[in-house]
Amino acid sequence: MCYGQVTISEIVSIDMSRTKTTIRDVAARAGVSSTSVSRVLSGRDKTQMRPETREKILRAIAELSFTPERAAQRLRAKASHVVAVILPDIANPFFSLLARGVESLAVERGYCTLICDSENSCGKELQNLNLLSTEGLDGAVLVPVSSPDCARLERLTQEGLQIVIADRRVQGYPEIGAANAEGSYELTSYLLMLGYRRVGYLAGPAGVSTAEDRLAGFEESMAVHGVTPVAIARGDFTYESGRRLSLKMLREKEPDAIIAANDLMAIGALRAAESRGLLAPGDIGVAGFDHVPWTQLVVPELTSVRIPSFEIGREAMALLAKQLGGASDVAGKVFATELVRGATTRRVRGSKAGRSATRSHRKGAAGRPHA
Amino acid sequence: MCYGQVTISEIVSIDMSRTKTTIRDVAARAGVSSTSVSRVLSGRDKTQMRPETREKILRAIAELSFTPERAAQRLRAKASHVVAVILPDIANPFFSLLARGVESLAVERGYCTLICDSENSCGKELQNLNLLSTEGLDGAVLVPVSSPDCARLERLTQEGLQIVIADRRVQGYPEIGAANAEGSYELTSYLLMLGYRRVGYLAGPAGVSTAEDRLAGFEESMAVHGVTPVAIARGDFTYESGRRLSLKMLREKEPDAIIAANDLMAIGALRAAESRGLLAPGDIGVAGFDHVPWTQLVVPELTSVRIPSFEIGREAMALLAKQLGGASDVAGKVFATELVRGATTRRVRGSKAGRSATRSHRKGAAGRPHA
DNA sequence: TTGTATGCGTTATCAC
DNA sequence: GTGATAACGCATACAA
Repeated sequence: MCYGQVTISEIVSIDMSRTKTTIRDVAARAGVSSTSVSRVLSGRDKTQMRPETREKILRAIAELSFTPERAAQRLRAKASHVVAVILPDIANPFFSLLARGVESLAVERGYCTLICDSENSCGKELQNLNLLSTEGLDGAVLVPVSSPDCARLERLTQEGLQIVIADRRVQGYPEIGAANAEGSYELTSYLLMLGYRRVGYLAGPAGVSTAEDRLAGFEESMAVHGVTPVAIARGDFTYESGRRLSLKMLREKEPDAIIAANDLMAIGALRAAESRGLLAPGDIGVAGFDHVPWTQLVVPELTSVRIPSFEIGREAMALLAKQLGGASDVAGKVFATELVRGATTRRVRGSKAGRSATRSHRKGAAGRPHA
Repeated sequence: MCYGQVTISEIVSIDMSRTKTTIRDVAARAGVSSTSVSRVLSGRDKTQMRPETREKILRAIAELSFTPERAAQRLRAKASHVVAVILPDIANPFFSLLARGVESLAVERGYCTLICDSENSCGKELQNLNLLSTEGLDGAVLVPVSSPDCARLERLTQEGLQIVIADRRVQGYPEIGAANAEGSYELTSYLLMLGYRRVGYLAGPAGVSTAEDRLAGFEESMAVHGVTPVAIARGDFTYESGRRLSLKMLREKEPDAIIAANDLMAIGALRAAESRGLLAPGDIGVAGFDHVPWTQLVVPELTSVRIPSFEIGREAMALLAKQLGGASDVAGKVFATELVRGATTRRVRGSKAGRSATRSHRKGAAGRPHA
């Protein structure tokens, strides 16, 4: 209203007095209405605009270095264009990479991503989930700590929030993850092929789909090859649990190989074996799962199954964007894993394939800067 | 306006029809005005309210499971209560821990934190910085990739954004970091005390304060002890640069110890030495900087200087909160470092102190779950 | 092609 | 103690 009588000098003084420059200031300066400014900003020119008008407006925007107020846009649009990626443990490179995958696509699709760290705690995860609602986000890529609170998830989706589960499977949601069972089957078969026979297994926590799938893959391969596991122990994906369980297993069952459900436990097994004077790959074979970059700084290089975490994150975001766009043909995707033949298992007889494969991986991954 | 005549059944139907439940719906249901509801929500009862009124309102809120609209609150308040923490590399546990420190205090102070990953790219860092402005955040804890764009920083603060620099020093900003020079001095002196004399140094990138400070501490200790470095090389904090530079150094200068400006380069040095048949700590001493958890999975355990990244993050957030609260007595803080005596340097003669110290650290840190 | 008017949901200011 | 009202800054239906 009163803007009609505002002179340029007055606008400047307003600007000086710490008041946010609004779309109307721009309009006044360009000598047009705020509607036209809004049209220029929103970009999509359904309605054509005279080039010179647009020029004037753009100039005014630049001169006032105007930035639209997100809060106001969101209030009108009833959408924030912000999505969260909720991770069990942000300090774990496996998940950081997954987050990067999410972000990489989010940027392309015009979304801003909010990375949330559950610090391996279901309570913190719930807090993060609640954030979705209280902060007015549009949706989330969720990598659950273990089995998530399905009732809560249900309520959130009823509020209109879109949620995609990644890496770990949850009943009733499309699967974006890796072929864990198959990868585990392949890994186990590889060790059996190398001649290991007294194989022990360090499983992950019950109820976590990745842990269960890997265990299933292991058991199936063993069964198919007619070999019986000397022991199966349940760990919790930590280095310490891997070490402790391995010590016990080595003492009681004398395995000639230990396969762990992730790299951290595998390294625990490696150290446990060393402490008993057993060296890989001669005295004992050791293998893990994940193949995150830092694994490769450990010697000897671990035989492991690579999970494409970046790709999983990216695909999860693709699905989320699709859902936010109103699509209902939500299809999950399962990525293939890749067996990385390291030095903690015997070499294939008369072949150097394993070694060189590991080498080629090493370069790209270990070059990550630090501190 | 029309709310005065809305009946309960109508409200229910409104709720059904996907319209967001507002503060007015709550007011109507409780038979009060929206002002009163707002008062209850904002908590701070400057003006006393009759307990029974408050009860009615709380009941209505619960019954409608009402959640205030953040966008509207922000639009009114002209503040988002969201801060960013911008990191050079989210996949680096050193920084993830720093982020956790920020978050831990942010929660206490009622802020929501947005973790941004610069992926070691100044361009991405700039994008993240711009996010502050476009997304309407209140401020940020910034850990710059290298020397940040000071002009841009200046402009942001003039927009009213509060920015605190952490870990790395930037001219004109309060310092929240560690005593890098002192830690480096102590580390170097320790190696000299152990008898190493032909010491080489792997420095970090020029222009990064942590790199410069550590180099300065090294040089001062050497000078004080009257020892001349056999070589000083500039790396870029990556494993690969550490390995490459070490190979060259080992070939040309035959050092009996290599000190690196971070752990990743130190591990590179360790592997380079091994590839030439030199084992630590007997043939060569190796030491690094940071002491992040995964370092301890590497054998032999690295002698290193621990930087309290969590505490740095937390303190940075404390400062940011203070600034956002309108305080001007902004004082930085420099944290002490801690020398961790690992197995890549000789033991102190006739003492087990070093060994046990490392042990005690190992437990807590290596227990981080995975995958 | 451009402008007018209205409301998104909340809270601060006043009046009662 | 409590309530009516006016912004906050933007985008849209509708009018011109």
